[in-house]
Amino acid sequence: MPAPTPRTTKRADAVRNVERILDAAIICLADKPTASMADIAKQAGLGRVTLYGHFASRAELLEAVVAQVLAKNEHALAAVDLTGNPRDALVRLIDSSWMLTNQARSIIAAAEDELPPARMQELHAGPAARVEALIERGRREGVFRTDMPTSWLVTVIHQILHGAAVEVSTARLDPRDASKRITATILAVLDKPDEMHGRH
Amino acid sequence: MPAPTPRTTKRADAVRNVERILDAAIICLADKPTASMADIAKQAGLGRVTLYGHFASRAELLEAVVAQVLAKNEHALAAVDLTGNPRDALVRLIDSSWMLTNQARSIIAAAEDELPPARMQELHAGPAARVEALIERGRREGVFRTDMPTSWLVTVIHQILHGAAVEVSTARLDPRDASKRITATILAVLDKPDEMHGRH
DNA sequence: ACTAAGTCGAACAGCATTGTTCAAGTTGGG
DNA sequence: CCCAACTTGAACAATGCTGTTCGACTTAGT
Repeated sequence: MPAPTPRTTKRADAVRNVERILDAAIICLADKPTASMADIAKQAGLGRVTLYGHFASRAELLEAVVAQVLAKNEHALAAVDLTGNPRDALVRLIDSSWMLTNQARSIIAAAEDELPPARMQELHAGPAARVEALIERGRREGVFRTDMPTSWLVTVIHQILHGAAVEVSTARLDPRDASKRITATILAVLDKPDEMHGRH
Repeated sequence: MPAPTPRTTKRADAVRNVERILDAAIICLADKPTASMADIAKQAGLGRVTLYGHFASRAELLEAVVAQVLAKNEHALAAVDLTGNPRDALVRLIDSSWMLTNQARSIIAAAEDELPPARMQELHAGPAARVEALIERGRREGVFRTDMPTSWLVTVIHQILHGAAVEVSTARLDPRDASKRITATILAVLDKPDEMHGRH
């Protein structure tokens, strides 16, 4: 007689638990990059063994977490209208995704110890390119300053976003004011300085 | 007969080794915040046991490292002339100590896991106060912008310094250009925007 | 209801780290 | 020169992590 109908599709609670694990991992790793499998399991409300049932190793889990966060990030960034005035476009970009991009930054930083450097590089490439292109368009249109490399300006934006996240997490900055504060600061850096009158 | 002259002063090579341990710890911790005692011992060219001969625990060593780095930092900052034009004073401050302050930041970040939060807070207080006072003077004199809290401006300065350090360590920024780049960026943030003509 | 899929806790081995002890060796200072 | 101070490697216990195995249990799907 033939084999008694082996299962092909994954069970519903299994895929549900995978999601819970990923969510828990995002929470834990954003807080402490070295969070253990036990920490994540507890946060997910599952047994530690269950994690290994879905991810062969910690590195594999990290990879999946990075992939999901990056995908969500990409999705949010792609939805932003980047046409029109570069300043306004940048404000829209930051306004709608700064929390997300910063979360992505935290997770990627957490994975930095466990994933190969080559993987890291290609992870940064995608999102950075989007900001970079916008900045360079702003430069060509005479809106943004051109006396510093674009890569430096991207770095500064990253750092300001990160700094704002820290300020928010330590309650020194009201989350509702964050976007305004961030955009004002970033624009102060990016805006082409008036060359009409020297400062001094 | 009386006790045969017990020693009171530390031996010369002992204090020399303490210095070597501290130097090695600074190098290791700046590179990897989780560097082990074995790592530091190897970097110092000493046996692991010797470290415990001078510092009872890892936390105690970290405390000593933080103290030394902070003292050196304080010394450098105190030597800077902070009078006169606040913009020029800030440029002098950054120009003469940005490497040092960044090193201090790295070490303090490394100690963040092992030292009590209260200790951390008072560690940040000292150096930050110096920058804060300078910024506030610049505001009173109408040179720096007043539409953001001073604490935020200090944060931004910190982040820009940190970003520059990363850029230098990854060879994307020439160390000789660093000071110019940093000061230009920081001043772009701090400078009071011209309220004569709105951007749009 | 029956069965495969999934979960769970306990227990295991392997590894790295902290911190300690000891016995032997090396070195500085009086 | 001599002794105490110092250094050292080896070995030790304790801890915490990863990754695996096992047996018992629960649940989803048909």
